[in-house]
Amino acid sequence: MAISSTSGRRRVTQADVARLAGVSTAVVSAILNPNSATGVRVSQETAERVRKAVRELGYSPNLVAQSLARGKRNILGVFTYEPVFPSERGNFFYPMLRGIEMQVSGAGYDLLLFTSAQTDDRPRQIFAGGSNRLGVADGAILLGQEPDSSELERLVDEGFPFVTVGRRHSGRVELNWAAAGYAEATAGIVQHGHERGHRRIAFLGGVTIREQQLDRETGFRSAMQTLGLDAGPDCCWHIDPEAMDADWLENALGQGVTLILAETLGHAERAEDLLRARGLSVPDDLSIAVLGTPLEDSKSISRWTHFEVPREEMGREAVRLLLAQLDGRLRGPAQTTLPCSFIPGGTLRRIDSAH
Amino acid sequence: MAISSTSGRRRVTQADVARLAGVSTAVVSAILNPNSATGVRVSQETAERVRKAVRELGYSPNLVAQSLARGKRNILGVFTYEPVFPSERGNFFYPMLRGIEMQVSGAGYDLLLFTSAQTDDRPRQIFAGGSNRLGVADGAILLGQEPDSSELERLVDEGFPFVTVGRRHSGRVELNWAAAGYAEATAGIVQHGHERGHRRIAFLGGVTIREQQLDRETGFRSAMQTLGLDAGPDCCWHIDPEAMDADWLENALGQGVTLILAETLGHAERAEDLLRARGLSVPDDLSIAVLGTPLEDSKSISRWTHFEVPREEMGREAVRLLLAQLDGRLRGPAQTTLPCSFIPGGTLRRIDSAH
DNA sequence: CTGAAAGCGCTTACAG
DNA sequence: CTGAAAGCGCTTACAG
Repeated sequence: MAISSTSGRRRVTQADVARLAGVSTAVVSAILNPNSATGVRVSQETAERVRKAVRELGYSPNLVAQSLARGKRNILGVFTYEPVFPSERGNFFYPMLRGIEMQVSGAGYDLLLFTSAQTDDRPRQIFAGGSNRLGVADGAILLGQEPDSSELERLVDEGFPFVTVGRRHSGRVELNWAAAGYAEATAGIVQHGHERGHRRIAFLGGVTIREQQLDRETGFRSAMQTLGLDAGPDCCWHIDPEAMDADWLENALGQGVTLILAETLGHAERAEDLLRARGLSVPDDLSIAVLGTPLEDSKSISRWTHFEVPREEMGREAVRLLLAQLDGRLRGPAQTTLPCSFIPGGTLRRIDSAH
Repeated sequence: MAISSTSGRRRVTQADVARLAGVSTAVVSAILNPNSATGVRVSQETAERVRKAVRELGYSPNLVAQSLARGKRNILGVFTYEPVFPSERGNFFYPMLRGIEMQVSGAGYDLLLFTSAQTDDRPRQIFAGGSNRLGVADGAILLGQEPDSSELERLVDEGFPFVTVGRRHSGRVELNWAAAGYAEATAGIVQHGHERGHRRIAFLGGVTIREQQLDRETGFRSAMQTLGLDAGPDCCWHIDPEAMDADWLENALGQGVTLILAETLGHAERAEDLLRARGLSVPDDLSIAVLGTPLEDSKSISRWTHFEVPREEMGREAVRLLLAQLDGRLRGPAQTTLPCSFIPGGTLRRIDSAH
């Protein structure tokens, strides 16, 4: 026996309304869903009698039953591997969530946040306990970095419609995403530096390399090549900020590098600290640009030459793509790259291109 | 005919698994829900055969169908009358949402944000279009101010379980809430002022009076009475900051008021501006305390004597109350008042109590 | 230990 | 214009 969620009194059902109005449930259904393309046509009188019964009984349809019957839920899932609302301050997902809400509201969908997938402090799993919890939703938006792409592949195998915010790659299946144009934006900064006289430009990134990081480096290399600049094997460092030391700086300066493109603000700040320790400064002795915007600390980035990631717009676009897929308007892989906006800042200066 | 959400291939159902494994759906169900108190017991072999079929077909249960059959959805609704994620900066609901997520995660519930209720720019409605959209959830948390209490009353009439964050009152029905102890906190500040020599203490609030505002004033009046202070008809202003002018200040100072309890930071700052215009200052010429924390601007409040509203804890407690109701652990009205914490600040100074 | 069947509350062809 | 019935995909007493 099913337990009514309304502990106590049994909920009023369509059948109750039908009985009171002296009609069949089909008629009640047709009156309550006037735009459904059912053949049913009802007289004014009957309609009014039904509506009266609805009012008297305080009936409101069971949406779960509607979902099951219609095969449509009007729910969009939002899945994050970490908590959606992390700390008091650092508000990782906020811009994306804001974009998602803006775009989804008015489209007649509710947003389901998968908080139940949380097991202790470990990252959440989509397929925890064997069943795909996302299945309550018609489709889902995925935020944040996943541990590996196997869950995404399994989702695709199941035919479950979803879009990630940020580019994701799988060797086996096609994924849908709304991503930032890291490659283009990075290439743009290379170009910008070149116009200001820089010839020895280096890329400084972390050890962990995902799609995002790869895009930056790809953009860097292709721009260097286009400009006919030397992008030899030594022009790209893969090192985390903590590991950067005086030797690293020595090496960089020794190579004659004049402009560093730092993957994160952490890299840039660390480089500046090391320069200061040698009595040097940014941008007088070395220009530095940051390839993005930190998620948390939006204050300290402002003085740096960098580009802004359109996080809100990525959220909106992800919803657009997902809805288009659910509508059937879009069949194949849906992939959008959104432009980042360049922020001049003051850490990249013009130099004499004594080449 | 129902349209499969997976446009294209039909989704694998329990029946497919049963067929492949050569058992009935009841057996599949029992194996997949081992802790359900069904009489069904299955042999190791059969169980393995079923699990193999599940794997082969890539089956995952349809949660909507489970919900309908069980009468339980494992979804908690979160309803706000305004957008959940308002502006880039001002993050109204963030602390509460954070509390809600913290408490709900691990309890095995997902969080449903009712974004579909949005109609243009008007405030959202629970009963938009006749049906109670909240019904997809087992119960709901309501955030923010509602236009009127009629929707809440109708929800209660329907027997739908919900808890508001913030005290709500209806003359007709009992409501459940997790609220801040505005009355107690306000009384505490009166007491604090009294200990520092203040005798003429005034209350300065807005024109709109809801439960929250009422609680502050109640706390003020009762504390004044307890201390034997004069809380006559003139001790409470109901005026919005914009309407406060030089005449208002004249009147206040003329009454010999030494301490003002301002409902909002807006009131306090306006009062200070008016004082400055007369060459006076806070707290030298007048002490002012603020009865709460602004939702947005958490920076500028810090210098003021005020109390902090435990928004995160209110979110957590609302979830606790709701879950307790859903469990049946709690039957009657669930109402919790949470203490606010006093922040001394520097705008309330000790004076000679030349009474 | 297993199966057939009813039921959760709707929607929707299909007959009258 | 209206009604009886099947079906959405599960769960769960109830018989064997």
